[in-house]
Formats: sequence, C-alpha cells, structure tokens
Amino acid sequence: MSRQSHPKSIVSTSALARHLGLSRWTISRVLNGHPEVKPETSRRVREAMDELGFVPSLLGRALRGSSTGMIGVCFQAIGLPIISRKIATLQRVLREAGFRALQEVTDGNPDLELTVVKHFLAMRVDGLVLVGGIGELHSSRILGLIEQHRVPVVMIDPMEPFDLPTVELDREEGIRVVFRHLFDLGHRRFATLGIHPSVPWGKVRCDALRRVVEESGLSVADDLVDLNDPAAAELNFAYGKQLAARYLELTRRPTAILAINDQVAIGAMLHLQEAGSSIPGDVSIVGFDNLDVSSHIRPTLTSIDQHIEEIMESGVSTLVAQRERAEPLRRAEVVRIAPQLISRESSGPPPV
Amino acid sequence: MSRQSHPKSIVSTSALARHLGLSRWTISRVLNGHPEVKPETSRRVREAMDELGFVPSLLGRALRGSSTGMIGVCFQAIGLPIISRKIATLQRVLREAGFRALQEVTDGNPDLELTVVKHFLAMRVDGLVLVGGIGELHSSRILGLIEQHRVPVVMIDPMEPFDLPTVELDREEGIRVVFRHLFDLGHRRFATLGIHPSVPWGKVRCDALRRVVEESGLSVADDLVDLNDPAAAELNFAYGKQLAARYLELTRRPTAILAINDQVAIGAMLHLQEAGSSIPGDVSIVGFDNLDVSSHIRPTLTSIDQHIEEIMESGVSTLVAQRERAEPLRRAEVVRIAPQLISRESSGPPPV
DNA sequence: CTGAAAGCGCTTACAG
DNA sequence: CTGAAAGCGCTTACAG
Repeated sequence: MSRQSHPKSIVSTSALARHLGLSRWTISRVLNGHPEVKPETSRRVREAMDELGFVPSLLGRALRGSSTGMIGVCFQAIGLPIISRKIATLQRVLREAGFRALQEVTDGNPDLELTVVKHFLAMRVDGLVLVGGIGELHSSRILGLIEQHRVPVVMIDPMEPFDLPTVELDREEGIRVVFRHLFDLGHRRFATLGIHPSVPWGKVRCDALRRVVEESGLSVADDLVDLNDPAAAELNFAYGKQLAARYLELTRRPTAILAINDQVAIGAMLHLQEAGSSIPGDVSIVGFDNLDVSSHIRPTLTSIDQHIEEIMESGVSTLVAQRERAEPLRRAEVVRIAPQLISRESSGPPPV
Repeated sequence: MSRQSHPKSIVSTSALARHLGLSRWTISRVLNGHPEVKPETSRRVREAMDELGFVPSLLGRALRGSSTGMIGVCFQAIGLPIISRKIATLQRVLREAGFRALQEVTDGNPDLELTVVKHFLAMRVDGLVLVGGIGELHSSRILGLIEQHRVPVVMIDPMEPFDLPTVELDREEGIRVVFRHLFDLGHRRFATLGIHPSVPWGKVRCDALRRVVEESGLSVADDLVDLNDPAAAELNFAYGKQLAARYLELTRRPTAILAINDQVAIGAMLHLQEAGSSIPGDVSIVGFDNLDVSSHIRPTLTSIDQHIEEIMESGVSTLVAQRERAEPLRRAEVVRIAPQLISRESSGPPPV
C-alpha cells in the first residue's frame, strides 16, 4: 500500500499524515476517538500506526492542555516487605483508576525529597502521593510548592501530621484491638518489643498502649515491661532475637509479648523456641503488619493487618475528588482506616 | 519589589518574564545556565523562581528537543526481597548517572508489558531497562517498537535470551562456585531444594549443576537428589520446610543441600533444626541471593551474592554507551557479571 | 467528513 | 548582554 514498506521512523502525527496522504488533524481525531472520521480512514490510520509502531508523544499532548495522566508517588524507603506491598498495591490501584505512577524513593533524604517533588511538578503530574510523610528540613518549602501549583495531593501514613489531606492506618485502634485480644485471653502482664517513640509510628503506639493499659485497670509501671534498644538500626529478626534474650533475663516474666512488627515478633519467637519456651504455652506473641511469612511459620503468628488495599483506594479517591472539585486542597482532612486483628496460633491463654 | 507579593500562580517562563519585566528568553538562559546573562539579572530570576515556586515544564523543554532525562524501567514483579533490592539499586544508579526512573511493574502480564513499553515511548524516554525479561506473547511487537524508535535498551537478567543488549548474573558460575565450595569441604552426595527448570532461572542452574557434578567425577543419577514440587506457588520459607521434610524421609541422606534461594534454605534449616539436626554438623546448607536476613539467623547462611550493584551499573553504562554511539542497538551483546560466594556457618565438612 | 490557524511552554538559532 | 523568530508534537475551535 505505502510506497516504502519500512520507512525510517515515524515520530509525529505530521509524518504519519504525510505518509498516508492525510492531514495531521485527521490523525489527531483518530487518536482521540472523535466520531467525525470516516470509518475507512480511521481504520487506515490505525493500521499504519500499528505497522509503523507510531506512538503519539505524551509531551505534545499534555503540553496542549490535556492532563498527563501521571501521579507522582514518593516513598521514604524501599526494601521492607511491608513497603513493597504498599508500592505494588498503590501502583495497581492507580492503574485501575486510569493513572500511571511516577515513583521515586528518597531514603528519607530531605534534599532528595525536594528535588523529587519539583521533578513531579515539572512533569506536570495530575497528583502527588506522599507515602510515609516528608522530612522536616524542607517541609514548608514542599507544602508551599504544592499550594502554589494547586496540585491534588494525599499523604499516606505520615509519621508526623501535616496540614494536607491524609489517609492513615488507625494505629491506636490496632494497639487497642491487640491489647483487648490478649487481655480477654486472660493476660495481665505485658512486654513490648521495640515499641519506642523513636521508631516509625512508634509514638502513637506507645501512647495508645499506655492509655489502654490504664483504661483496663492495670498499671503502666508494674504491668508493662518496655524492652527496646534505641540504638537498633533495623527492626528485623536479629533485633527480635536480641530483645527476646532480654525478656528471658526478666525475673518476673510477662505472659504476653507485643512486638513492633512481624519481623521482630518472629525473631523473638525463634529465640524463645531455641531457649526451650513453648508458644503460646509459656508466652503469647503478637506482631504487626501481617506479612506473608507470618502465616507460614510455626506457630503461625497473630498479627495486625494494615488493610493496605483499603488505604490506597481511599488515597486515590481523595486525589480524584480534589481534581473533580477543582478545589485542590482540603487541608487537615484525615481519613483513618481501621486495621484488622488476624488471630492465629501464637496467642493463647496464659499458663496457669 | 514586585507589584503583587503573592501572584496566583506562575507556570510558564513567559509569565515569570512578565512578572519580572524581562523577556522569556532571558528566563530560559538562566534556567540553562548560559553564561551571557548579567549576574544581577540571573540572581533576580533565581530568587523569583524560588519565591514563586516556579518549576519549568519538562514537557515544553523535552518537546523542544532536549531529552527528557527519564529512563523507563519495567519489572516483572515486586514483593520479593531480592527484587526490592534490585529496584532500589537501579533507581540509585540511574539517579547518580543523572537520569530519573519511570518505574512500572507488570506482574508478568504480557498485555500490560506492551502497554507499559508504549507508554514509555510516548513519554519519549531516553532509554528502557527491562528487568527479568518480557513475556513471549508480545515480545516481537515489543522488540519491533524498540527498533522502530531506536531507543537505547538493556535487558537485566532475562529469563529467556532476547536479541537485545543484556546484562545478567552468571548463574552457571554461581552454581559452579557453590558446588566447588561444598566439594572441597569433602561432600560427595548432594540434595537440591527447588532447583527445577520451571522456576525463574531454574533451567540454567539445573543444567550447570549436572554438568559440574559430572565434571567432578560424580554421577547425576546416584549422587544428586532432586527435591522439588513443581506445583509450589512460591519459593518461600514454607516451601523450604516442606522440602526439608522430604529430605528427612530419604534413606541415604546427602550431606549437603543446595537451595534455590535463601528463603527456601532458611525454611529448610528451621525445619531440620526443629527435627533435631545439627547444621552444619549433620548437613551443610547453602542458599542463593545473600539476603540481609541470611547473615542474622543462626547458623548464618552460606549464600551467593548477586552483585546487584555491579549488574545495575553495567546496565546503565550499556544504556549510556548506546546513546553516545548514536547507534542504539548492539544486539546479542551479553555482559555476564560474576556472583560471589559468601561463606558462612551453615556449610562445613560432612560428618565423619 | 476534512483542512488550516492558533497556541501550549520551552530552546536554538539569529539579530542587535 | 538581551530581544524576537521559528518550531518541537500535539489539540481545540473555527471554517468549509
């Protein structure tokens, strides 16, 4: 049909139009599914696009006014299994909503955070998702940029509260549910592993635990043993083992252990088992995050599921709502998603 | 200084120029660091940009001819710890080379792979990184698109070979090194856990192992016991435990175990320890991937490090080289990166 | 149903 | 040192 069967490279609607003997406006109409194109013409254009591998430039399209369809997503860190699940879920939810994710990881480096947000704005993204919040150093700069550009934005699970639309896990409720579960099983003395104000989302959990302990008529001083090492680099297996060793040194051992996350819980469980303890016969253990591995180890681990899917769906809805209202910022609007207790073998009644 | 201290929103060089009483070309020159601008003017422009939160559009800039500085990165899956490390490392290496990563995960869905590659091309990325290869269904379409657009591309660790520049881990060498390590310790009978042609990069390792066993004067039929379950969904702890249980049922047990990865190795180790075996006293175990956790468990796990950093650096160099040569495709150019044996406590001499 | 103008925000030449 | 033209690839609104 065409004069040359494999022309060099067609990278613009004009070139394609020339190739087909049409005007570039017709190509644009086909691209945008306008109804006024003759079906035969439309078919010819589509076939040529396929054959020549023509992909219309999003740069040109977005520049002319239509939106980019891209959402800038900023993560603090990567590598932890729970973060991987967040990333994967958010990407899927965004795709299902017709967006594409532009992802960046900042490793908590504030300079990088500023660079990344500027880059997102330079790409003229349709929205911003900030997962885990942002560092303090440039936070006012970043908030200023967001306001100046009137770009829809949502914070997911920030460590500190920001004056931006936010969706977060209700960690206080998570602690409450876990404590209630253990209390109802009969436990009256508790050890915490790694639950310290200095770790991510540690403070809200510390505070919640103290509150619920007192509400239950127990004493924070006597019935709650706080085991942690503020110098710990990572909240991993090794840390759990280390803290479990300290638990074993206690003279009057609590009958239930609440760990900062599943890794620490599992590390502790392994150490206690090695030392001859029975779980939950001698001591109950509960984690936080409900990792895949937690349903596979023996005993299976009681944990708190973050309902990541629900969080991300709510976050994306928040973004969409801001776009539709053409009223980008609804500040201090916080949605809290309730976590779910997954009760498994590692928690049971205390020894008699 | 300016008439209105907080103007609505400055989103173009023209608007900023008007605001400052300059021409938009002067703004562009400041943006691009051209030397012919009066320092005082340059300073004024920079300060106004900062104050107003002006971020020049990358769409306009890229459209005019300069490149986007973006690299499209396509991953097959997310969630496995080793993949997270690959993602994080690649992103860092790209950033250090002055690029930004546009990441997409396809979950091995071939339709999505095609969509993603088209989107990258529509964004006029400066290069493509395909991690883990692409599915068969649309592979010729995708290769065609890459060729038609003359975009620099590199495959990282494809499961199948493709006629594209490739950087991959030398898994054959990995198996060889691991086997040699165990053989030199005195082992003469081996069990493999989950090393099966159907798992990712399983075939090359199966083949390599058979070859090196025979080269060592041993018999594949008699001295190599293949334990795996082709129906296994995931190569995780649970799978390792399951395979270890089968190992324990063997009448003449091999003295060394090679696992498909660290998770399976650790799962097996936990099961064997529970069953009363001593590691490496009764049996040696080696993994593959050198996860963080492998240096934290007891005994620490002998493993193979993938040298991810080196792989990603080589991949990015390949991309840069293609750009510089203005000769995008050097097909079938395969770089193999040697893995490294990390010898730890889980491997030792066989029992006497 | 299809053509030609105008313009999105930028940069690369060319003038002064 | 700074201004004005031309044009990157696209779409919207206006003609025919």
